[in-house]
Amino acid sequence: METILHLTGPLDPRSGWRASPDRCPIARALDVMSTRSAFLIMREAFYGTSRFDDFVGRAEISEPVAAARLRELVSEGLLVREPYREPGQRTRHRYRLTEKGADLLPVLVGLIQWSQRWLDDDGAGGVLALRHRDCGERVGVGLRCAADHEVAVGELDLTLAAAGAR
Amino acid sequence: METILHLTGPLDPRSGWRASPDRCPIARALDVMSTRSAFLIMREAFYGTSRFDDFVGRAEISEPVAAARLRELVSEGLLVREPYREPGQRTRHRYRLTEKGADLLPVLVGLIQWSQRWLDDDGAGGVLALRHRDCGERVGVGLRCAADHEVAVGELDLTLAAAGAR
DNA sequence: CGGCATCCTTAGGGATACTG
DNA sequence: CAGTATCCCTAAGGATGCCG
Repeated sequence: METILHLTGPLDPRSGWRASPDRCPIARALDVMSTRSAFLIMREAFYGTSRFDDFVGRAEISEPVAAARLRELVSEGLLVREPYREPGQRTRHRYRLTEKGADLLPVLVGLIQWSQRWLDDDGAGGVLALRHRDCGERVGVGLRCAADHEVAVGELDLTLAAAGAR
Repeated sequence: METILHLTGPLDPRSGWRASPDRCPIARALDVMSTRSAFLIMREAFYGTSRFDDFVGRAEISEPVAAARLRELVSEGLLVREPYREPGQRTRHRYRLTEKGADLLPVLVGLIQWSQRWLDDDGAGGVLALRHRDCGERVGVGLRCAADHEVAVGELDLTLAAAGAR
C-alpha cells in the first residue's frame, strides 16, 4: 500500500499522480448516474414512488425521458420492474429499489445536506428534513473511518493498494 | 413539524405527498452539479489539481468544456480563481476549492464508496482508498443523526417543518 | 500556459400524439 | 395506466485552430 497524496480541500502541490480515469470509481459511477433525470428518479424511488406516471409527474420529467431512464436504471440493477396485481385489477408493473439502488441513499442525502447548507433553500413551503425514527433527530451524512472516528476533510489520505488489499 | 412519510428503501405506499420539485434541495443541487464534467472537475479539485491544463488532462475533458465548467463552478462559488506568481514567473491563475466546494466531499466519497461496492471496480491497477491520516483506517460516508446514532435506510422519516424550525 | 472561437456530433429532454 | 413513436430544441462534449 502506497500513500499517494493528502487531500486537503484547499490546495495541495499534487504529487504527479493521476486518477487513472478509466477505472476511477467516480467516473464509473457517473456512467450510471450522471443525468439530472436519473437523480430525480432515484429521489422519487426513495420517496416510495413506484408507478410510471408518478415518476413522470413527481420528478417533472417527460414520459420519454422517464421511460428511457427507468429502463437504464433497471438494466443497471438500481431498480427492478416487477408485475403485481391488486385483487380485481389487471396486472400492472411497479419499480422498486434494489439493494444496490438503495445504497445510493448517502449520495442523495449528501446532496440534500449540501444544498440546504449552501443554496439557501429558504423553504417558503417549510423545511424538509430527514429524521431518525427512533430519536427524532436530524440525519445527515458524514465522513467516518472504520475505527469510527469522525474524519475532517484535511485528515484524508489517498492510498493505492497493490491488488487484493482491503 | 409534520411527518410526511417513512423512507423504507423497499416500497412504501406513499402518502400522497409530493416533493414540491421547484424547491426540492436535490433538484436545486442538480442545477449546479448535474453534468459528468462538473463531477470530474470537482474530483480533481479534491485531488489538488489547480491549473487549467491539469484539469483538462486529468479529468480527460476538452478545453472548451473545462473552460465552461470552471467558469460555472467559480460563479457558483464552489471554486475560486486566483492569480499567483512564482518568483521569476509571470502571473498565472489557479483554481481552488472554496469551503462551499469542499463541503461537497461527502457526495464524492459516497459515489466512490457506492461504485466500489457495486460496480466491481476490480482495480487491475490497485485499489484506491481514502484513509484516515491518524489511524490509517478506510474512510467512508454513512448516515448518522444529530444524536450520533448510526441510521439505517429503513429508520428514516421525512418531515416538513413549518418555517423557522431546525 | 490558459484559455476562447468555431464547428460538429451526440445525448438529454420537452411536446404531442398514439397504442395495448 | 404505462408506455412508444415522432419531432424538435438545447445542452454536453470532442476536435481543431488561434491568441495573449
